[in-house]
Amino acid sequence: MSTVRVRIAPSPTGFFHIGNAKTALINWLYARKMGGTFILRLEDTDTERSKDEYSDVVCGALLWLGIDWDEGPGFHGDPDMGAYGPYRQSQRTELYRREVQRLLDEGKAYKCFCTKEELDAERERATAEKRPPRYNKKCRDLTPEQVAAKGAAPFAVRFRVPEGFTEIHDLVQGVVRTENKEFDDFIIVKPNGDAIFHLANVVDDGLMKMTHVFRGDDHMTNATRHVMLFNALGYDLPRFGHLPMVLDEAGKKYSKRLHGANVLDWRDDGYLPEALVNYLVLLGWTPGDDREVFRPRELIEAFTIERLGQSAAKFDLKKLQWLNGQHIRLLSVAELRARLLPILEKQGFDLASKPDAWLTQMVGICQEKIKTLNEIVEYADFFFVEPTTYEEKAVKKQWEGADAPARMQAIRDIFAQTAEWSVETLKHAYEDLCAKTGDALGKYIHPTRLALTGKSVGPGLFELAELLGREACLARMDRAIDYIRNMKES
RNA sequence: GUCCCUAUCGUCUAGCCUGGCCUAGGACACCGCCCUUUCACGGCGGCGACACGAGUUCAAAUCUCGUUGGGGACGCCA
Repeated sequence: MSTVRVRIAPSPTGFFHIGNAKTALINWLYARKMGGTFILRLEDTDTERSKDEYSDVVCGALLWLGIDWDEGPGFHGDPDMGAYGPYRQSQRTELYRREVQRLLDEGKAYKCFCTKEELDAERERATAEKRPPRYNKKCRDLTPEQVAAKGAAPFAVRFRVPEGFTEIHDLVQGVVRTENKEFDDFIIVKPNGDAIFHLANVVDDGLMKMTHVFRGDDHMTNATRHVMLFNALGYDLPRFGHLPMVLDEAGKKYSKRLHGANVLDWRDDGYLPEALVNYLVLLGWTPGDDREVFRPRELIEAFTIERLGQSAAKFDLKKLQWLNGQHIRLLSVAELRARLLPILEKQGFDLASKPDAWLTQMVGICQEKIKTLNEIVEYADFFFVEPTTYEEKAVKKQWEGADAPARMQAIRDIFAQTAEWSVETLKHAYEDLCAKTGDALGKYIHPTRLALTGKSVGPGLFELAELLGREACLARMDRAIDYIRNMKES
């Protein structure tokens, strides 16, 4: 096992954002590629967000994507996994308190007695005057006597930003140098004693011995604050890598309210996790050759941080759909079957009465055609429900001609008379018929498809007919012939 | 307002570090043709981009500077 230690630190809000998934993926890929350790940490400092069912959603999303972790919090009473716990920030408050006291003792942080109202007013004034909103450092240099005089007044703790500049050698963005004076003395502990994100994040990453931190580049400026904190606390600095964000199709920040922002939306829409994973990784990483379709295992094999891109990418549904189709075709029939059957079941179709081999065969003849799992419903419903309506346009084309009844009757005769009910014999019978009449095969195939499925598109006709069985086909032909007769009369 | 990041076909990108091989390659989408019982798959072809302006150089998509566009940060949120 290498020394690489990386993590994903979601805040359990009952929602797992697509951008978070990309971040998780990159970290996970790197850990797996390097034989390192991938850690799950729950950033639930905000007690509002620490509900159990919320973290279940986050973990569920991760697990659905196939992202597993080596260290992390225990669930449902299980103990934590790993030696650097606890892995929930809500259980690490004592650690934060201890580390902040150190900063206070060393003069690297100080107590601030300004009230929220004062600060808000100051910030508003600054914005109105088009000045950068900065803390006025009112409490920065209070003497011990002045502090003592405050008595039991509530205070926040601020980090004393040092002089000079901070340089980050970002694995993705390159060297980023910032003057420390661009930052004000930011708060690290609220008056109620809770640690602020920056503090908790750094203490956790430091104490958990993270070697690399890959995260969204919306944290780029935070990174400077974090580096200053790392140094103040005396922790080893991890390498940072700030990944470009995922934008929506319009090029805006992918809003939480948009369908698809939640990773599990894609599961519900019939996408394969391995396809989503493949797509997300391609949004900001390329293998360097022309390959685009990767199984998770192949992704791990090919992944390198050197080939990470640095500009934001728009989400493209069409490409995801294409990739999903590719992954559906990559599946074995048995695997696809396992994913499709629950969907058909949920639809209320009667699968129990179908033989095992039949179900497998049905899945097999649909595999080349569908782009999402959910499409199977629309694509194969006729196997379970006899069509009672017919596609209007197809009716016009296939059944309105004067010779339609005769052709339908000829087809019915084949169905009734053919010795063996199989793809081959059916096909030969159609071919023989066409040889006799001089018609093209389509003249008979399309009207048949319409009668059997109600649609103009679907799996290969003979394959579908074989699965439907002679009896059902005959019944559907009769119903169609009736339908055509009524059509002519009215 | 201040600071940071970013910029190649409609979209994702290769090429940029180590200028010439780039009349800029691939994929999705779109269009056409082929295969074919439909759709899909597959094959072939087409459309289509170096944001702009200076500079460096014999030579710039590639290096430098500026402009513009896009994104982000500036919380007692994470």
